[in-house]
Amino acid sequence: MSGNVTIRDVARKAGVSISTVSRVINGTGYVRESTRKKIEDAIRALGYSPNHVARSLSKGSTKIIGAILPDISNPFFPTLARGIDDAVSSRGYTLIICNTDSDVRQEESSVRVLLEKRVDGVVFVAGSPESASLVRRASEQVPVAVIDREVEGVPCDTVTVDNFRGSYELTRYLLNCGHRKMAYISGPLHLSTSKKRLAGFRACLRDSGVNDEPHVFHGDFKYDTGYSIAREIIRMGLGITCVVCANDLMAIGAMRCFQDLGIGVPSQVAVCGFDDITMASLVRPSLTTVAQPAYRMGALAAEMLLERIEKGRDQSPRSRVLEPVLVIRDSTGGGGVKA
Amino acid sequence: MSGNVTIRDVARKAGVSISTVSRVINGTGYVRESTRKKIEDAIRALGYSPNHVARSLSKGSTKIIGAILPDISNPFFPTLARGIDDAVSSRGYTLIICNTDSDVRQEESSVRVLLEKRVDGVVFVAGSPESASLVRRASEQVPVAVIDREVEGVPCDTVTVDNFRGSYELTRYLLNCGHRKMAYISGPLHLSTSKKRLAGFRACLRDSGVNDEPHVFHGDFKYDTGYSIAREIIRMGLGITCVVCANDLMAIGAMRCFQDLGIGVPSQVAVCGFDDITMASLVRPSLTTVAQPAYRMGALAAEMLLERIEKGRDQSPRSRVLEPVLVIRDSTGGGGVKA
DNA sequence: TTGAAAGCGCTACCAC
DNA sequence: GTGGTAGCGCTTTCAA
Repeated sequence: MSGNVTIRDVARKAGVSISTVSRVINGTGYVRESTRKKIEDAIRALGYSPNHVARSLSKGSTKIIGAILPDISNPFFPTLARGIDDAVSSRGYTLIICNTDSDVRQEESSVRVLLEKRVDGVVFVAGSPESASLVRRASEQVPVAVIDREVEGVPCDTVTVDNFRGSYELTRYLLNCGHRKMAYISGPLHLSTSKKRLAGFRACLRDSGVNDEPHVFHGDFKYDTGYSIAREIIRMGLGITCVVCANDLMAIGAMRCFQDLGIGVPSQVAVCGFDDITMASLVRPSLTTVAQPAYRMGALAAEMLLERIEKGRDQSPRSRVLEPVLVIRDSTGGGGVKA
Repeated sequence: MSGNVTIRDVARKAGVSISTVSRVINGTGYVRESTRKKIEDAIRALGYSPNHVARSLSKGSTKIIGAILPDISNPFFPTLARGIDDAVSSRGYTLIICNTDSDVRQEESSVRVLLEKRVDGVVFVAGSPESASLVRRASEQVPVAVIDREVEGVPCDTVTVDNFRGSYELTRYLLNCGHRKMAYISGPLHLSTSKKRLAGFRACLRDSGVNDEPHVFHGDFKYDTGYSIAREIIRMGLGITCVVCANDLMAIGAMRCFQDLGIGVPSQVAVCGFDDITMASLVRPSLTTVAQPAYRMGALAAEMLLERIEKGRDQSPRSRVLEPVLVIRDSTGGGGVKA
């Protein structure tokens, strides 16, 4: 029945005042050794568990961090989430994760709930075009760190990966392999990540003096979409030798489609992705991709957030850009030179 | 600055009492329409956000559910977690997820933190041999629902899958395919799931009058372990025609090993798993496995938990056993008859 | 080194 | 219909 045991019961049992019990629980202030012992015994005897709700109310801090992200069951996010969780846990905070399915209404309600719960800070992975206003709303109340997808016009700590460069280098590698007729399957273009990856791809073609105009298809990061766009690409008979996808899931979908159609990967069409989710190395052929340090992104963002929470909110926002890494595997032929 | 706006400020601004404001916020009791309007205007004007910490303290309920599970970044759990989250969210609750890496010490600290945070209930996926005492400790304070892995001696709601039967039917299918020399790679045997899967496998062999003693290897559900045990199996030269793994991750590891050694799957060795994680259908050859309804397990457990929270804790614990589904794919030859 | 008491913001009971 | 007020369990001055 330790559930309803309060600090008051402990005080009574130990024959001291509430204040003194509070002191030993929090290790704050001086307490005579013998008193401390008595209190600790009482705590054990009663099975006392401090009520953090009461503590939060009185201290004005919950030691809870909220994370708003598209979908924990989507391969890229669990690793990111684990990075966040490990970072906050090790500093004595607890994490609440909200799934939004990249839908504004769910983002809206997540922000509202987290704010009502008085979380000490929020980590935000924007999913919808209207996310910016929600990030702003949240950041008016508590420190906010934005991960992965940049949000314009709202000053807060940001951790991203250099999507432009990752895409650029991947493309250079593909050109070195001799590909000229390429198709690109993009993500939702309202996301900064999608835009930058596409921009990096285009820039590299341009810089390399490739005149063949790439065929750009509009996707949504989903496996099924990769599959169906790949079929569309074949149907159009464009003579494509390489399909560049804005993420791994679509790439794997595309690869699967080609295989189902009896088209060899990479012998007839090369395919590559972006993210380097676990699956990328496990599918056959293994997927050439651009690796994002998901765990580190989460951990880093959480650390920046906690620092801001504990050291004050006034410093100007910092922005960290991590470097992605080109991972060459079998889906692009295995040959070629890493430029 | 809505952060520090309290119900008191709203009351003052609207020219009414705190009680009345509380009534309109909670939609409880009678309030004159014009009064309600005044209050709602004041709330909007001040950007008031109700403080759930204070509400929790006063109501004795936080509307927070805790989930304790091994590792959110491991393929099986995100789906399960999403099931839990959707179920609790739709009922107005918020979810806190704690990762334990199947380590007792982390389970212990998770239980302590959740109890201190005064969550209204806990969903527990046991990971270590000592989990039972923690489940008990938690269940002394709040309702607990156990998922996936049974915990003995602690009466609480439980959602599992019929692991014995899933394994049994898988094995029957393999026997029908003609396999006689089989190896089994188990999970940690302190987990009920591992035990039952192995038991189902053995029982089927026995019931079918197969005399060839299967070779049982002790694994830990990890990809790398599947890989190295597979290598060991080959090294031993046992003439195995089929490797049955206690989960998909080990199966994919084993498959990968065989492929690296130039051993054809399924032409020379068949491989199968358990779980049906997303990857299972995406690897080549696609993996024959036993599908667990992870999302439903999570959602169902959460619903049972919420019902117990809201309808009282005295009813005797219920136990739901979901049926797994045999999914025949290419890694076992594609042929054969689903018995 | 210890105790008393005023909050923290809200709910809910009791009056009016 | 509406207001007053006693808690909820803890932290944190301020005194002693």
